Amino acid sequence: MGTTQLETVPEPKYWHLKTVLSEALDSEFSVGEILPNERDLAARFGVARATLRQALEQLELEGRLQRRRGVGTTVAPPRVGVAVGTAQHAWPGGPNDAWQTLDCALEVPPAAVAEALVTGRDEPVHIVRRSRVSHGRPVAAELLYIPADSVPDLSGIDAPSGTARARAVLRELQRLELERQENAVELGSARADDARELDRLPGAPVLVVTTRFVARGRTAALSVATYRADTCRLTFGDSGGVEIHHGPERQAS
Amino acid sequence: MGTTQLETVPEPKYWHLKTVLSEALDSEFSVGEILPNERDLAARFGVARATLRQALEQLELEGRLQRRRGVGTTVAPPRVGVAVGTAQHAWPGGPNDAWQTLDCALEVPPAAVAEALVTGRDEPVHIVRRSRVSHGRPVAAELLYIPADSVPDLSGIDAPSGTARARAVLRELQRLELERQENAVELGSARADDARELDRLPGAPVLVVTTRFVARGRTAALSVATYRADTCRLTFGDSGGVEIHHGPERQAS
DNA sequence: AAGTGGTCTAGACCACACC
DNA sequence: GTGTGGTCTAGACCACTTG
Repeated sequence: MGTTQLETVPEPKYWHLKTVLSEALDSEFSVGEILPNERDLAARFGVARATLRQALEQLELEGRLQRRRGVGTTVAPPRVGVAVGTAQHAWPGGPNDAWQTLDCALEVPPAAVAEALVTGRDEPVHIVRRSRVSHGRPVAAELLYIPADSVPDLSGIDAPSGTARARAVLRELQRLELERQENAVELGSARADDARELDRLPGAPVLVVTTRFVARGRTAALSVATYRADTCRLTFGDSGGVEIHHGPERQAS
Repeated sequence: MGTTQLETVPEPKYWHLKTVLSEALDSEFSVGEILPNERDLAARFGVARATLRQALEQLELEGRLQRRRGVGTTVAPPRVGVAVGTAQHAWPGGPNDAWQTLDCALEVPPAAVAEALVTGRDEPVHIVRRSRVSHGRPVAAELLYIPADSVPDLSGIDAPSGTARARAVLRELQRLELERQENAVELGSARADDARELDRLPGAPVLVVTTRFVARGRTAALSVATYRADTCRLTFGDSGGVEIHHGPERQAS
């Protein structure tokens, strides 16, 4: 019989729930407004708390919600656009740099980094920590790996670590002529230290931007920057960025 | 009393589990090898299956594992680097384009897209579907939104839809002079249709690359491309990309 | 102390791939 | 049919923030 299959698609509950919540966010909630707690929401929709949480997790992943332990779940503001990559096309620490230099250490890098640099294993490199703030919120944490021979004239500096030394290392780096830089973005999860700096729990989804700075045909520095995936939209290329956001969210009073 | 807090950090079980599994993947498994099933693994580590799954989910998010319903969990190969953005700096559909044109329709775009284009609401635009394949695997699905007035001389074409019309639309687009393009990357979750095309379940994490093509001071086209976040590393900028991958994984025989 | 989200358990059933 | 990962439940306790 020509009865068209009545679409008996057993759509998962959490998926349907996510759709319903998403529409409710658009029409009934304002940015910053706090939602009912998970137990109440689960009861209201007639599902187990774990199922509700699966929906909330996805919405948080998409940047629609923000959850904080001990506080509650709030409607997130639209993602902020942050410029990465070829925008400046210059060494880190140069003028108009969006980053704040924290400190510096001389340590053996992870094996994967040592491989990308040409340094041998067990060979210590300068590791500069920096952080990036946008709209008053921390959005990224960076580790900059700089082989010792990229900054050969560092003898005059006595501070063994700290912000002063970090700045000195970056200053020395400027003296090299930057040939080009190579960028890559991939999805990762926040390590414990990054998570603390980004005000998130360990394992939170992050966008990892690795940048290789090439000078004199060699890798003179390697940057591994982790951006909060829930709050950031990375823009690159010619300029600006595309504004694509969701429905008519109002600002909470 | 001056006893230093003995760091009684109750690290979550799934987090510790993830670390253990990650090290095991480096040392004891080869790419493509299949892991024991979830029930066995959970029993082996003395945790509930849900807890084990939390660890597996994170490892999959990081591109270390690949899970397929009805089949099993396998060790994933390193992420493939795919070039996006300014690499070509040209209209879609041009020479050396990595994309495969699928079909075309004339429909009203989502509100968010209509806003980014300057078109009014309810005004239909050309929607070209394309897909991108790398190493024999689908890595991205794209929707290209093209306002009707970006391709004014489309009258000679009779095919109302299909691949032929899609190619015709792209061909017409080449006649405009491209001023610049703006790119952005953000995290998202796969819609049902994208998921099918990417061979993933709905909700799977994806990297959404939105590109705005500017010509004659206006947005002449808007591309929304969703890349599999588990298998892709997006490279952009000057050239190539950085190879950062994990420990000594061997190739399965 | 009370309330929130985060973790964890021990089950059950479902959808899918493969034999 | 058998075995896999995916979904769902109804609890419990923990870590954290706030009053």
